[in-house]
Amino acid sequence: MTTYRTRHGGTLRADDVGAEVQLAGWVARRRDHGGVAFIDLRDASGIVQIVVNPDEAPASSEVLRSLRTEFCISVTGRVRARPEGTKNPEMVTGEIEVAVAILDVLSAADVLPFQLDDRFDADEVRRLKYRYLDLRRDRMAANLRARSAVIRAMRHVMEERGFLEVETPTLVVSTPEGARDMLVPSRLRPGQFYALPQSPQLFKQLLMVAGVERYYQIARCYRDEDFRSDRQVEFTQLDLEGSFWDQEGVLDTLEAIAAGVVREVRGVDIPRPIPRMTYNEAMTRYGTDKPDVRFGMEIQNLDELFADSEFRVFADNMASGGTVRGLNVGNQGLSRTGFDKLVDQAKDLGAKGLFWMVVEQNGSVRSPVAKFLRSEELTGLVSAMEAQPGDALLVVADDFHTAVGVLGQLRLDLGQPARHDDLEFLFIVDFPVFEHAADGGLAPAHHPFTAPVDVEEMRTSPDTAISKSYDMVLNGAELGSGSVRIHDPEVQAQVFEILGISQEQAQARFGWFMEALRYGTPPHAGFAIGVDRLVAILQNEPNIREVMPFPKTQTGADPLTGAPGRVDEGQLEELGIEVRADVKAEWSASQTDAVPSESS
RNA sequence: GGGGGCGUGGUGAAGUCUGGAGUUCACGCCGGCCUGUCAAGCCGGAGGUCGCGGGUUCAAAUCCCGUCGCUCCCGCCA
Repeated sequence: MTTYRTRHGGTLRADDVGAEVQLAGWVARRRDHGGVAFIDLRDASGIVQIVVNPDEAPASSEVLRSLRTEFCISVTGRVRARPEGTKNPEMVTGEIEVAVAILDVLSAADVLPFQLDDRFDADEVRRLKYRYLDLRRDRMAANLRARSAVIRAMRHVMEERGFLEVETPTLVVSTPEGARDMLVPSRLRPGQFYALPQSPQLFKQLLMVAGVERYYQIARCYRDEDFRSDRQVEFTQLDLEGSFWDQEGVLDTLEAIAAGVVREVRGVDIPRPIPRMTYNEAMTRYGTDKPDVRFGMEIQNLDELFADSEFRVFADNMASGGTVRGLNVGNQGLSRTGFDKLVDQAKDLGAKGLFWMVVEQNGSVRSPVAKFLRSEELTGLVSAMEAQPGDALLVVADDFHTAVGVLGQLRLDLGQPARHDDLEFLFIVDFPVFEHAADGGLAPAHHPFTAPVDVEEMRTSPDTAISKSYDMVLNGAELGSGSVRIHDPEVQAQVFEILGISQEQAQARFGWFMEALRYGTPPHAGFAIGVDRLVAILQNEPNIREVMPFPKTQTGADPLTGAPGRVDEGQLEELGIEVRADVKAEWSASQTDAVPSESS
């Protein structure tokens, strides 16, 4: 057996002075003074300074001249205290150094395609193409460790609470509802396809029927939709479900998970209990179902103030059932042009218009619409918005969802969290069964297995019916959602019907599942937490790619491996699949697409 | 499907608005000097088809059109 090392360099301290050690790692930096030379040796534990002195180790000194950045090396030497005046208080290993006796090159390295230096943020495609080098950087290595710590903390809470880890299939049947499925063709059944799971939803419910009672899984999930900074086609969730459980049980467990994770990664305790807010309250105060409550700037209801306004826009809006909402965005130092841009932005977001006012030093209000408003309306506005001189007030008159939606978006654009490392967890509860779709109609807000508070209410008052579902929000990001599930097959059938899924459709797609519900299904509830988003926020990263070891680009490509790639005709033949001629024509037109290699 | 931004030696940027010699800065690389540095220092050097294609012009990194790649956002994500 070859011994590569007896210690990890980053763990050496003053206590180790005098010890003979063998270390192995990478050359993070080399400082060659012609005679004595220094190497910053990096391994998974950190960095320690290696000293090579030609008087003490002439052969090693020769080897050192050949070293370049990121060579993989092994050194044997003695730990010693650094001479007075040369200690480095910036490094945890800064009091000591290792005097080299033997220096071996385990593996040479080519000149790097980019510098592993946090001073430079190299082009991301290049970083992804050489991800194995990118991951050597401190920031990336720290993100990998944080991700591991998050999952470790999650497992700890789940195991402590008696949850059973169960793996569910990743080759499942496709259901056309919801997001697009990632499809996998079947060779044994040509022309048929598996889908990669969007979530283990139905399998975990089957586990409840199976009597598992407490289930969890660190589950890879797939949704074939367009990418965002917080969305990749494959992502990881902590998926959990429990029987004889209700919303309170789930939220209590989620709180323990959040607390455990933050303690593990940040070393601090979050305030408990995690605050709760109803969906309606969140929409009214923040214009979104995932409010960032790290800063105030809440939306104000101005209906009473402008109830009998003579300003045509307000009066007409009121008459048509609309509402007037305002937002005090503080002193933004906006110019006329700046306000004009906000007005354009509001219109892009769907508002009919946006009115702005600035409170002058003497308390008067400057605004293009000031002349249409009575003086008591203006003073009432200033007091309702708790406006100080210099503050800018934005007002939208529209239907409720447009008004709060537009102001909620402007709030996010103009507001600033007080401290960037704050963590504000929040539960949003009492979601509606249906939400307002872009076309003005109603669309199901959740998957069809979510229990309504009252089925009849769902049928008779779809616009106000509430479901037993809940979200967890952190710093304005949706971390996950869950619900109490339907465990009664009769209720499930009715819900399908109300959602517009015909009995035939329901039977064809979910018959196997509905049948399972008929064998003594316990009441159950569950949740899924997005691991990537959680880690990204904890690490102050702007997107989830930074906390995924091998993520894909926005167009779903992996610059390192070349995935997705074409496959040869023989493979397609076996699958009973043919690529359409017009698609092949586009292949030859574009030369940047990956082509399968001749070998293999 | 739509809107915005970016693409300049190996890396990161400035230059582009207002066309005038591939100009500049930092890092890296190569060579030399240097025995206490720690983002070592000093001296010297090499290295670019300004993403790609077309157009305008006496002249294009710069203006126009197209295209490719990346990215942010909207749609989408039950």
